[in-house]
Amino acid sequence: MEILEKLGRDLRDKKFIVMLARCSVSYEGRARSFLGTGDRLIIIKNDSSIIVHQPVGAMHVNYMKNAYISVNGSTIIARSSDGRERLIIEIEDIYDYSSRRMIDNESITLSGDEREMQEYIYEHPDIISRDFKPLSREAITRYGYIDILGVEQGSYVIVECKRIKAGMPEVEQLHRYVERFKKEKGVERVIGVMIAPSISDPAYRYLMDKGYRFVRFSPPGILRKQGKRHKDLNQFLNGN
Amino acid sequence: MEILEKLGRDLRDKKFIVMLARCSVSYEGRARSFLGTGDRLIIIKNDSSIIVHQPVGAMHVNYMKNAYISVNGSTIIARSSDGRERLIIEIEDIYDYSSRRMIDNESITLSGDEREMQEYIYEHPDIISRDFKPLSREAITRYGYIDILGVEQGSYVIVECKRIKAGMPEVEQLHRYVERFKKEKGVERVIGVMIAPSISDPAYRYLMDKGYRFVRFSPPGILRKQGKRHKDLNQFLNGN
DNA sequence: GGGGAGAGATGCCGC
DNA sequence: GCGGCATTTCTCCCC
Repeated sequence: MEILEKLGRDLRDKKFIVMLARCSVSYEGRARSFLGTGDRLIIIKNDSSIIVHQPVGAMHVNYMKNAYISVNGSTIIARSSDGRERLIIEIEDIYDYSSRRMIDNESITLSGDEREMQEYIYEHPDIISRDFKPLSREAITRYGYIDILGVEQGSYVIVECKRIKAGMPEVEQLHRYVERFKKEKGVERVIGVMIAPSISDPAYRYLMDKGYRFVRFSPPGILRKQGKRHKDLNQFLNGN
Repeated sequence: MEILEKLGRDLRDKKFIVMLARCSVSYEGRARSFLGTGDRLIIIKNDSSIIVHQPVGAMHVNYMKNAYISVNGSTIIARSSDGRERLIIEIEDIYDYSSRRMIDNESITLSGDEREMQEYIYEHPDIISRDFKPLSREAITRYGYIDILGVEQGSYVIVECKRIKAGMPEVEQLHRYVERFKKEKGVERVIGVMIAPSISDPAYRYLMDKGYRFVRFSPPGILRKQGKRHKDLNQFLNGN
């Protein structure tokens, strides 16, 4: 396949390369994987990242960032920069091949993320409670990465924000911050608040067990699945 | 651009489509994003997944799984199946276009994952300790998803496996299982063991604070970065 | 379908 | 470089 010679030149020229090919793929490094023969899309980017896509699914099936890529016969070999990983693509047929110089100076701007939610709550503290007064945001202190720290009726309040449904790990995160804060600050009473659009039933129970508070809040302007209204605590105590 | 008419036909035919194009991309749904004009790779798969790649980086910049995709003039519009998300690509120029019927009946096989590590430890319990006797693996009981449950000198042992370096959340996971197990089983003494190739310093301190044990172990046959030998506990107590 | 947890997670930011 | 943490996380698996 003389097109593989062109591939060699394009690799040296750091071009953006796209191939539709029948191939098999094997990987060894942080784990091992093998993918038998089939039709795939192979992408080699300007920065020598290599990505393999199957005909379905949003995610790649194999990839390597910033690889050293070489061609040997009909085999493409990619090695990671630290030498501990290896991706091998055996090309059986090339259906389509194109290479280009691609120019893109833009980078994506994202909004509606957790940081934005934090800012919103910081600006609208009454979402937490009528008496809540925020003190600091993203407090990267030795107590941990507290999303929002504030006070309420003379007690410290630690707020943990989640833009999506909260689960067990999120409750534990809050608990860790509260415990550390208590210990290092030497205070007895610290109020823990989890604020999220929804929370899983087990996580809610866990949160209540720890004596923390849940505030339901969906960041405005985000189209998100509406969580079901949460059962009252009594239903947990009586039911099950 | 008459090629956009071909795109319409290919979409109806559920072909695999690859385009190199200058375009801008906006997304709205679980969050919002905007990406100004630049050269991009646009992939539309057999299952109507749509993916946008910039010229560098292993990850896509925008995507949508299983979308409803339509073309209006030079605009590609993808809507999520639940109607809550929208991806809009404004095409300014098409450099390259190809479409194909792609056939791939293979699926990837992966080894060297955590399950394999669990199996290995279960078969070689002396890795944990000379007296450790495993009882069950992946115990999805009401005590939680315990990786390995066993006994040692008449005490229950809960083992949490990590194939990569353990951090704070992993220690908390172990702690949660131990606490639940104690409470629901009504036993006082339960031994907690974290087994991983390495552990972060803060996580190690946290683990020691809780009174648990760390076992350094790298699954065999995996090329993984060698973690530095961990400092002795005394260094933590004396230092800082 | 919900929930928990792993992933070759990746990527970002702060120290 | 390490560490913690969010991610339009995605994916699998079990209940």
